[in-house]
Amino acid sequence: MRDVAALAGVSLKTVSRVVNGESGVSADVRDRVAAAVLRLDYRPNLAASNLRRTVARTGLLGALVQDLSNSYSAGLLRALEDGARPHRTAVLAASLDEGIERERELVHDLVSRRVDGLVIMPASERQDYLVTELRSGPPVVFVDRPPRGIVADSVMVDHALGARLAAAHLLEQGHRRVAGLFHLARISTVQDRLAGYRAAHEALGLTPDPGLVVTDLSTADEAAAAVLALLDLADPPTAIFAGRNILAAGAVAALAERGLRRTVALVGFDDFPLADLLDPPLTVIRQDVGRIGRTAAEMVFGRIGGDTQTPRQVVIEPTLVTRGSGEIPPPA
Amino acid sequence: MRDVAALAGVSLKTVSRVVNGESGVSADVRDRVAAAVLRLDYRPNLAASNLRRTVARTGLLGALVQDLSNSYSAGLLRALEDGARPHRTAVLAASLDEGIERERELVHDLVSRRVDGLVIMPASERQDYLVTELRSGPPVVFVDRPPRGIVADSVMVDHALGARLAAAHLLEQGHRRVAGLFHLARISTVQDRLAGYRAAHEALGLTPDPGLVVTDLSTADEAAAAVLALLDLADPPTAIFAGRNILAAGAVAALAERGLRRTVALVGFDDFPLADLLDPPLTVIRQDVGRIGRTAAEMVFGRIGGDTQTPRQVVIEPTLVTRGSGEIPPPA
DNA sequence: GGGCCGTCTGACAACGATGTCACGTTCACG
DNA sequence: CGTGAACGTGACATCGTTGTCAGACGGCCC
Repeated sequence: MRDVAALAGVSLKTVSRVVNGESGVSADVRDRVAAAVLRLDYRPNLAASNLRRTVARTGLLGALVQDLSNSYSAGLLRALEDGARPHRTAVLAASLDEGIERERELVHDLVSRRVDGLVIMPASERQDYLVTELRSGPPVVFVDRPPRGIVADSVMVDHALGARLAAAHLLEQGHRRVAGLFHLARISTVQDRLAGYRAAHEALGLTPDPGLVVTDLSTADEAAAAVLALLDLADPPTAIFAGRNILAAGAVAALAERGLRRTVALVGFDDFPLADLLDPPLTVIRQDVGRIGRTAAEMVFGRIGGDTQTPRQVVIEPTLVTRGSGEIPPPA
Repeated sequence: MRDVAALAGVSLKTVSRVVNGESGVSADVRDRVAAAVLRLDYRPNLAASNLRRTVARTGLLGALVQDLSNSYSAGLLRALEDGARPHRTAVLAASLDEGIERERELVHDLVSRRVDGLVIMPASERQDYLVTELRSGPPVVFVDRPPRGIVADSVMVDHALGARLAAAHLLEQGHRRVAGLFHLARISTVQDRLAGYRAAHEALGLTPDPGLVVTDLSTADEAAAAVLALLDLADPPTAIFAGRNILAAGAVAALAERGLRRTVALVGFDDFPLADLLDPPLTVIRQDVGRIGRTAAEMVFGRIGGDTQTPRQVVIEPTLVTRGSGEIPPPA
């Protein structure tokens, strides 16, 4: 900047004025400065600029998601990016991999970097630690999972409703042995999905067989192994509810191995690319990830803009997308 | 920081020393400062710190990919994140959507933010503009597509080889009418894939029918429409090579619509989740995206660390993954 | 007891930019 | 022709931190 000022024969402040398009600079001077900027490839240092500015915005949005390579997280991130762009804000993204300590470290790091806002899909069960972290820190919006131990904005689908829709759909067709595959039981949304699965049974005066419920499944392989074990039962399930996208993938693989893809009904939670091209096409509970991301972005930028309403919990209704795999009837 | 210093009864510099774990601070003072830091929830301002430091690192890696929600980009991003973490570096990610102007803007923005390094999957055909941008800017590594008009490191698969493997695989089984679906013809890697597709034909003394080659397909829907049109030809293709992951998805959908999934052979470029669960499972050319990302991260951090070797072009060999869809024989 | 050294600490400038304010011109007006 | 407002510009302090250097202090040696 000093060099630009020297080359243009003006003061630092005037260079600043031109670079920031402030008024009150004569056309002549503006041109001279612009020429010098081009000639020297001058790029303002955003960090220094933000340091000095009164309304200090780093133009950074922190996004902590479960796993960047997972289609759900990736879709969410993309929606956040689109929501951030109009605000001239870039997205700092990181994966938590369900790591609680990692969540803490990453939040700390992002706060130190003075992000303007934070969108987080928490791995931890409680986020009390955020209270101090955020006392004078950036606004936070929770997605996919609700905040615990702290009051904050959140956007998520009704997990219990989604699971209930899925299980009810299978039960309505006459299935009475509906297996349930779930992710880590310690996660609140997993508990919600489990509750929804049970509620669907109870609404019909039924009780799910505990032997058909498997929790703490993290990978497709684990889900496949669980399904194979279930199929080996004396009284195997005639339908399966997979409480997470990759668990549905594992279930499909297991059913394929036994040649039962057209025999055992399957409904998954979370849509994913190509689900409609499977054979039979996969019936799923869809969460509108784009809408979730856009809503989260709106909320966080609202807070950044000074919105001080009491925190809102936005709940988005999931929908059942019937494609075939969930409409296989039980054996006569 | 001033408050911490006051509370601990020491100078600013001493707080700095304690926070940065510098030696030469008595245990007593260190404890007092640490207590004050905790009490006041003090967080060092990374931007200010980097501004002053001699070896200024922002701890930011810029990653410009085609589309964050695409499984290929997402997988790459994840690998970059993993490669960046040991260097205490966070990833600033953005989507280009094949937008040339957008690429320019985003690069400019990232340079202004003083990222330590840049990994870019370029949308533009030539990157001359980067020469000035990077004269005293961060090191850049290109992924997936080669740099043009600028000398820089790059990591990518051999696109021509991949396409050749795919087309040769189909031709070897006796197919003589192998359609080719391709993305934007202006993109160099698309040209490479086209060349590979042609080379496979020429190796057998054949010439691909221009009527079976469709370029400038961007979406699954466009690919599906193209395939339907091809199937309506008087002499339709007996096999299809889809030069990009979502084009394969479109092709599958079109074949499904005509009930030809087990009749027309199909090989895709780029693997994706669930490709093995399709019926028939999809035969693809796989690029090891994790390896590409890790290699790119290694290269960019090498440069950041002061490596000044002449730029390297790392080429990773794609592999043919046979699963079924590509092994359908031509009609007798 | 004087000199020297090592240890610990603080004062000050600097990183690259912007907010504040005051100064010098120009020009319309009475 | 004097006055004052409007305009254009620059000097200086400042943002939150770290590099440099100097000084205070205690202990050791001769």
